[in-house]
Amino acid sequence: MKLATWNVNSLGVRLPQVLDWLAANPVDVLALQELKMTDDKFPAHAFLELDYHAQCFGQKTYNGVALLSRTQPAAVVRNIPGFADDMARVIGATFSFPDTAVADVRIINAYFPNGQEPGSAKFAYKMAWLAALHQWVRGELGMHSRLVLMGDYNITFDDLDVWDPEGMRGQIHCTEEERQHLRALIDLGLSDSFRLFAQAPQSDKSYSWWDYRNFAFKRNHGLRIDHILVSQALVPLVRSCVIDKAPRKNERPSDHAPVVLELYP
DNA sequence: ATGACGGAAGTTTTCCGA
Repeated sequence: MKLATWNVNSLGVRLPQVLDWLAANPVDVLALQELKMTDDKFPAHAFLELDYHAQCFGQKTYNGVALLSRTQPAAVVRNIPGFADDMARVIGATFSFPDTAVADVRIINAYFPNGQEPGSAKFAYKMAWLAALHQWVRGELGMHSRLVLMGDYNITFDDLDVWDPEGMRGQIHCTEEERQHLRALIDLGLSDSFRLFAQAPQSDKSYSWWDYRNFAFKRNHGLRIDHILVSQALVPLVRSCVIDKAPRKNERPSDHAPVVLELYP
């Protein structure tokens, strides 16, 4: 059983790549971020042709998230309940996987705010959003022992997730305040599935995002900011978590790569 | 100090992302 997350940086532009990737990687659930389109433009028919149901939460120009899945989900929620937000950043739902022993998994797909710069109004919004997410996920975990929180977090855990830790120290995605919020999510009883596996010492550092500029992908100048966190009940089921760099090598790629979680059935 | 690159809106330039 496989779940994946991918910030596509405009589904309008990236739809052919998403369809190609899904055909080659028929995951059970795919969480998309940065659709940059309203719901009336969402290409549900194209996904239906590949036998995927779609739940979307779109917005003009910015943000927008969706959940594609083999099975029809229940209890779909859009954005963080009780947190007033103009932006479409969160979609969650409950899934069962009839071909496996895994049932009633609560899956939350989130596009965390960027935050722009410490001290800015956008950074303050990011902090408030993170606090609201934490409170909500705490409650969700109380109701759903099997929970996955995945998406574009726009936060690195530590130096291992950063190509230039010294140069980026204290910068956006790398501040102590952001990382405290990320660790607070971990402290609710979630694990970073990618870090359940030791990275080979001789291998390059692993990232999920590379700037379009300065040949950053070719030079592996990136950040690991797309994460799949799983609740403790799911940890024993985690078989692998890998970042698929192949789509980043396409013509006109997204700046993010998909992250894929495999669970034992 | 700024821009690089890419997307969107919408019109020749701006905002935003990370």
